[in-house]
This record gives sequence, C-alpha cells and structure tokens, in this order.
Amino acid sequence: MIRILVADDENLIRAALAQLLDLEDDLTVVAQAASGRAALDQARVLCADRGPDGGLDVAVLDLQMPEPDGIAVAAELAGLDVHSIIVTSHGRPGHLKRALAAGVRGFLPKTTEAARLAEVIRSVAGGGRYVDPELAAEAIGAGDSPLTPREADCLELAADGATIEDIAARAHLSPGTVRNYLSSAITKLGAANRHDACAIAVRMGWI
Amino acid sequence: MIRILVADDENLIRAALAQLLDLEDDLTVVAQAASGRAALDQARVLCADRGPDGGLDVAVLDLQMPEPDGIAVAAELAGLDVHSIIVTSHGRPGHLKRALAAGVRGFLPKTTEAARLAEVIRSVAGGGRYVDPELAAEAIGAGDSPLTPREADCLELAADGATIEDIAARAHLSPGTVRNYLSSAITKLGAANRHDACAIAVRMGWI
DNA sequence: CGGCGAGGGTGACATGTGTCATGGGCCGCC
DNA sequence: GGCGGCCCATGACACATGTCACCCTCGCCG
Repeated sequence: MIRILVADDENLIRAALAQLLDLEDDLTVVAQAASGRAALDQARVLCADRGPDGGLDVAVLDLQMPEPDGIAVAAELAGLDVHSIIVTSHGRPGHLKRALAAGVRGFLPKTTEAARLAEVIRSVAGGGRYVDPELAAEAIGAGDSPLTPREADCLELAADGATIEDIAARAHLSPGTVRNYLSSAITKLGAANRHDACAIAVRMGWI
Repeated sequence: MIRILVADDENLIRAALAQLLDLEDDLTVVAQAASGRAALDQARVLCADRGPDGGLDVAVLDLQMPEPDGIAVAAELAGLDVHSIIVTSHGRPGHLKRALAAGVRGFLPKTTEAARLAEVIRSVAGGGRYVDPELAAEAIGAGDSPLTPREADCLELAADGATIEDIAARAHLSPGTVRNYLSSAITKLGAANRHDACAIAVRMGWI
C-alpha cells in the first residue's frame, strides 16, 4: 500500500484529488494539507511516527501555494526520504527545471488524464521518475535563463508595475543601474519594453 | 437523483471533482466536458433525449475555459432549463456580477470546503441560489466598473504590454486618443501608471 | 604585474507616457 | 432647444523610460 500526502490550498481540489486517489486499491491518502507549511508539519509527524500508521511514501504537491511553494516543500521532503510529485495549472519550463533541481520525482500539469496520476505515483513510489513529455520538450527548447541574477531581480520587482524609483529603492540600487539592468534584460529577451520582458520571463518561469 | 454535468479543461481536476460528486448518494455525474463548447454539445444531447438517461439538472462549470468560458456556457444553459454553478480559482468581484447577470445560480471559489459544493448543488437543483459570502461582500464593496467601454477596451489591449502605437492600430484609434483613454482610466482607478491600472482592473474582474 | 570581466554607477539623448486644455460630432434627456 | 456625457482628435509640456558611452572598483587568473 502506497501512503500519500496531498497538499493544495484549494480545498475543493485537494479533497477531490484525495478522493480520487483513495479509490485506487493500492493507494491510500494518509494526510492532507492546505499550505506548504502544513504539508511539512504533517510529513514530519508521519515520518517520526514509526507505529502502524507512520511513514509516508509519496507527496502530491500543488506548485502554487502560499509560502513555501510546492518546490520548496519538495526540497525539504527529499531530506525525509519522501518522493514528491508536483502538479500545476501553468506549465512553465523554468518551473520544471527548478523542480528537478530540487529533487522532484514527478511533474505534471493538471490537464493530464486522471489515470496517469495514479500511474505516476506508483512509478515514483518504486523509485522511478516521470515528467510530462510536452513540458519536457518545452523546457529543453527554451534553454536556460539568459539573465544575470541582478537582471532577474530587477525584472521581478518591475513585474508588478513598479516605477524605476520604486525598484531602485527596494533593490538598494541607483536608479540608473536599475535602468541599465532592465535595458539589458529587455534586449536579451528580445522584448519591446520592460513589461513585455516581464511577460516573457514569467512565461518561461525565469522569475 | 440529481443529474450533473461537470466542465473543466483541467482533466485531472474535472475527473477528481466528478468522482467526488458521484460518491454522494443523491448525485450522479451524467456528463463531463473539457471545454465550453463540449459542455454545450453534451447538454444539448442530454436535454434532447427524453429517454431514461436523458435530462440534466445542474451544470458545474469552471470559469476559466477556452472559449466559450463558464459564464457564456451558463447563459446558454439557462435557455435549456439547466441551472449552473460556477467554480473558479480567482474570485473577482466583476466575474461574480457577470455571472449573476448571465443567470448563474451558484458561484464559489475552489478554496471552499468540499462538502459545501454538494450542498450548493442540492440547493440549486431545488431552485435555490448560493454565492460565496466573502465574494459577495467584495462585489458589493467594489461597486461597478467606472470605466467607459472604450477605456476598458484600451486597458485590455494595454494589459499584455503593448505600446501606445500597437493599441492605437489594433483599436483603430489615433495614438493621442488612446493616451487620453488610458490616462482617464488611470485616474479613475487611482493607479500610478497604465500597468498598475491593468492590475487593478484585472483584480476587480473589469476587463 | 597586467588584463579581464562582472557588479555598480553617472550623464546625455531620443522616445514613450501621463497630463491638461481644447475642440468638434453625436446622442439622449430634461 | 440647451445641457451633459461619451467618443474622437490635436497639440503642448513634464516626466519616465530605453539606449548608449564611459567610468570606477573588485576579484580572478594568466
């Protein structure tokens, strides 16, 4: 019997997903969490408990959650010998890369067929890996972020419509420097302006 | 027995939701659809069929779907005597207003408890209505969009980072006019710049 | 040591944007 | 018929942004 933790901040979805998985004969949902923090707490308790109900095999984590997000949770869980599967609505190449770097064993968009999730859980529980083929292709095609860390910082701060002054203040930089970084990011991404650049970077999962 | 149609373009979520609802004794999921168009097709077939399996009582629709979206589908279904419930990840006041105007009978975010969905379905099947209280309060507090139709158009075109020239070309307007509309929208929304204005308008569900 | 590259900065210049005043045309309503 | 609101446009001005050239300071490495 494979013991599963399901984490998603959308109660409706989490409950439905848990229900779906519990219906499989060889799967059992032993914990649910509505936030990354709750997921970690639950996992720690389960792993500490060596009794009949203790232990945890696989975590199914939504990527978009209040801090910490699914990838951060997966990185922590890797230390507890729990294999993680990330499920997400938005398939960004960058997210996939970060997830794999964090030791995630499975990554699939919410558009995948329901039956596949169970298959992937079984495979991951047995030590396998699974990445949605389409996403994998995108990630390979997209390549790595061409942005330097500072450029990415500035772009991230610019993403919510802040003005140069705001960004400079929040990044502890001179306004001119911010403009240079932004300009460089814009040309690197082939964008028309900073907001276009933000859109591209977000789509790629680079910020 | 209440007959239900579930529509959501995320296969995983739709299957899980259908499973969850089917587990209730008095509910049965008679159709699933991965797009608005498919939902309408299914509903028409079911309503035309007056046999033992025919008929449809309630549609549970995701708001975000490839055209037509949940609200548009609900408006069509109202003509078939099918009551609709909208489920959404993002609770925007404007969406709620549009939904109610389209004759939707239930509106709830995906963060609601799983048990509540079944309750709402029963209530709606019996002719009742249900709107998430928090969303309702927001919608009342937010009021109507202060934007004129053209202002909203320009703002919508500006949302993806287009430059004034682009917007003017796409809207068949003079660049100066676009700037006036944008400026007016910015002041009306109390925003710092056009992108801030876009963010506000999107958050309110006005574009 | 000299050279190099990345981080951080300045100043100048051309464009793009936000704001304002102003005007005309077209409704709908008192 | 006048008034007011929306639509469309123009021109002018201030400020924000994007681009470029150039500078300084560290480390690092040959």
